[in-house]
Amino acid sequence: MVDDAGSAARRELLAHLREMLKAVRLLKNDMSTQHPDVPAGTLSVLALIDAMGGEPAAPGCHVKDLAARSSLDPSTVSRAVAAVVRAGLVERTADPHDGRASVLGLTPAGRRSLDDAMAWTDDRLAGALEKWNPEDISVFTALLQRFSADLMSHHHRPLEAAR
Amino acid sequence: MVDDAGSAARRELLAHLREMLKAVRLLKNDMSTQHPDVPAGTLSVLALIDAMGGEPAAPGCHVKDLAARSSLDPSTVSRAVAAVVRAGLVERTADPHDGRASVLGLTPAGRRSLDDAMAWTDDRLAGALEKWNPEDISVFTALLQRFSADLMSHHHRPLEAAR
DNA sequence: GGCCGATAGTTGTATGAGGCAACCATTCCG
DNA sequence: CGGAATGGTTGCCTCATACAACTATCGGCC
Repeated sequence: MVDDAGSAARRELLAHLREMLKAVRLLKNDMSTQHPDVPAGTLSVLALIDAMGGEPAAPGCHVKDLAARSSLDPSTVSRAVAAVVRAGLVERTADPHDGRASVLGLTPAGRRSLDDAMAWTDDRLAGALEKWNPEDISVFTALLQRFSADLMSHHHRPLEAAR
Repeated sequence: MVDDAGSAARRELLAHLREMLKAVRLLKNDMSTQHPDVPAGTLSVLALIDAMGGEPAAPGCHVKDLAARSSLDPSTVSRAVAAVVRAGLVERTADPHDGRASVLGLTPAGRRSLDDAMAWTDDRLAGALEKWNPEDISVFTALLQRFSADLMSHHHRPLEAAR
């Protein structure tokens, strides 16, 4: 049956997915032990803030936006932001257009930390990929992107869609 | 510079990796809400026990083995195992050759739960991959495997290796 | 122009995963 | 036999995350 072959392929994919999660877990582990200054896990917050117009000119990233982009609960993001603010990596300024919100932006220290962490990660990644040719990397990246997108599009109650 | 191109590619890969982690987080989320019986996260333990000669004939999987294969602390695995044992999904029998250890194996209920969860996951995966042709899937799987392996081989103190 | 629903954010509380260290029980080796 | 190593468990801690309740503000409507 075609279906059986597909299922077997999916089982294998799943197994390697688990393996990848393990690898990522270990990577994060290393990072927190070797890079204790970046409050670990808040790194993604830094990166996100940076990615969303860290410059004051942009409409600014609010906690709400970060939560939306990362699919996390606002409370989670709020705590993470509080942590990086406490650590002096992010600056919170009142939004002139909305008294409820604050605009978030990296401080110089935050940028430095982010750059450090990125450099470290890039090193690790470069090490892991040293035997890959650029084409493989781009193919992998593209497939990864496609996979995440498809997985997410089929997320959240296919119930309503399927029946 | 070639190096710059490589770095850019890695940054992009990293971004999509984050995206994938998000997708997986959401997937797990769905699973725990829609599949509350399988104590969530212990699923990997079930799968591992199954993958390691769940049948009594095999040398049996000890907690130690599970910990090694999953790169988790024995204590973590111990708790997870305790949970599935409590839930009646796994049976613990004394190892005749080693009084300290116990041999773990799925109970019928455990097998059923595992099969259920696998079926559910497979469904999800099938949905996500419905527009993929088998070749893409296998390429993706292979690259994923290679990536995890390379990432892990460069894991944990490249210090000793690099200098 | 003032009130009510919506909205941004924070905080309280809970859960689950994971780690480290201390501890028991056993086993293995000199 | 006795001490070092080994398998496992448990205590305790940290993080990440969620949900719910709450506060403060905004915005539209009468």
